[in-house]
Amino acid sequence: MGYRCIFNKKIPDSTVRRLSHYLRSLEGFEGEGGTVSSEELAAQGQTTAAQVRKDLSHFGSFGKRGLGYRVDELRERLGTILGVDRTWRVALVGAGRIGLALFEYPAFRSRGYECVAIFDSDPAKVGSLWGDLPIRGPEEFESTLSELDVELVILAIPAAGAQDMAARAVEVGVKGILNFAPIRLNITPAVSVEDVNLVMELEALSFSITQKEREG
Amino acid sequence: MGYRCIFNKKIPDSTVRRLSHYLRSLEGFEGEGGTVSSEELAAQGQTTAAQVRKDLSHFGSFGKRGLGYRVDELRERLGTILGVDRTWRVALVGAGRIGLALFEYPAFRSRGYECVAIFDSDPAKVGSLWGDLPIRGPEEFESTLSELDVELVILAIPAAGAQDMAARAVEVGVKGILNFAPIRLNITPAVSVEDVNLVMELEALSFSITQKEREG
DNA sequence: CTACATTCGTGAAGGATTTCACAAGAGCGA
DNA sequence: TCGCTCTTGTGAAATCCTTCACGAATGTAG
Repeated sequence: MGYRCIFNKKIPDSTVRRLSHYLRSLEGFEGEGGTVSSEELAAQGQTTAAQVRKDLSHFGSFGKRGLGYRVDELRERLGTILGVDRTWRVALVGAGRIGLALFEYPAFRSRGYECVAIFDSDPAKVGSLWGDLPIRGPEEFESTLSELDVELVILAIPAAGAQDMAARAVEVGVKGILNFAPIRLNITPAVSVEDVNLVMELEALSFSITQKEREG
Repeated sequence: MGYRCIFNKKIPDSTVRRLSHYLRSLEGFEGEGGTVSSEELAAQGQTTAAQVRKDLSHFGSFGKRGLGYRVDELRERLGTILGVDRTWRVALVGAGRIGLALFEYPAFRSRGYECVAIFDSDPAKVGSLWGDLPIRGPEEFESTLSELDVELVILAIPAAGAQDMAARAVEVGVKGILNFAPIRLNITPAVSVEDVNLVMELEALSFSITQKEREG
């Protein structure tokens, strides 16, 4: 019995973002036997102690009253919750600047996201190597994804081709898509999508500045 | 009399993201004299017509009942609201892969974000040119930002140096920071910050997939 | 000019998330 | 063992965001 695994209610998106942040914060703490309180955790990522406790409580109760949370236990639990206690087989679509930046991003591999295939539609790039991975042409897309058991696709291509590649990825049974193209992908909700939209971030920033100026 | 300019209530963050998306969608529509309804706009970015109208209504009412919104007028209004009806002088901090990807991102310049300075702490890079911009060392940071009237800083450096550079940027009077480093910057709320955290996006993705699998 | 078909703008209702407040568990020292 | 301090876990309240529903404008056809 012990605690109930409550893995089937809706978790707010904002909670998930914070969990990821808690996990990152924990890396800066002593591991062996150390503990951390919700207060300390909150101080790291501008939130409140109550919020931290509420976030964690969605997944059972793994703190000790009067003491706090055991750092290494919490780390492990968060890893399991977020699904980073395993490796994910990833295909990178688009061997441009953004693709390269991601490919070489150290945190990427160290978190268990393993790039196993790269695609680009430019014939001049196809065949060349990044590390020991060949860049493949779009015609190999479906067969490669199936053979290599790819679960995640990163779309780092312009808007024009993104919807098409997303649809093809879904067709082959990919489970999630990280989308850098500035469009909303229209695919079945059974497949998870996260959007990273740089223009949107910049516009949110300039809005926020402009807003402050207008308020006086 | 006329509409009230309501520029001093709190606008939900989610609304701002959607406005940015509406602006992008509008680029695909006929400009001259054409109109677009909240229904059509909603169809572009998976939201509802009521949501579109509510979002826009925060800033006054610039639609015509029975008709919809004039495409070019709406485009202009959204541009003004989001603060992209002007150019922003930007400094890029970090001349690594991510910095390069941003520097060469076409949408960047075309939206009025003009990169006027680049910094890197690696002496081997300092002095070389990207386009016609020299890469500068950190010791020139404050003086350059002041001289070139930089308003926005993009932090594309590892977590270790980010807090320090952010503080220095704030000190010189920068208005906003786009932060790619995976930490929460601790600076005065008078300066706007937007975070782009790739690990967080990936973890949100793997959480979402794992969650779906657990539900059965 | 009138009836009709649209579509906006907006209070009010409904849902979701965050904050509050406090009972209850855990360690510790006397 | 008892009392004290600390900190979690959690209903309830408060706040924030989305959806609903409908009155009021606007254009069109007859």
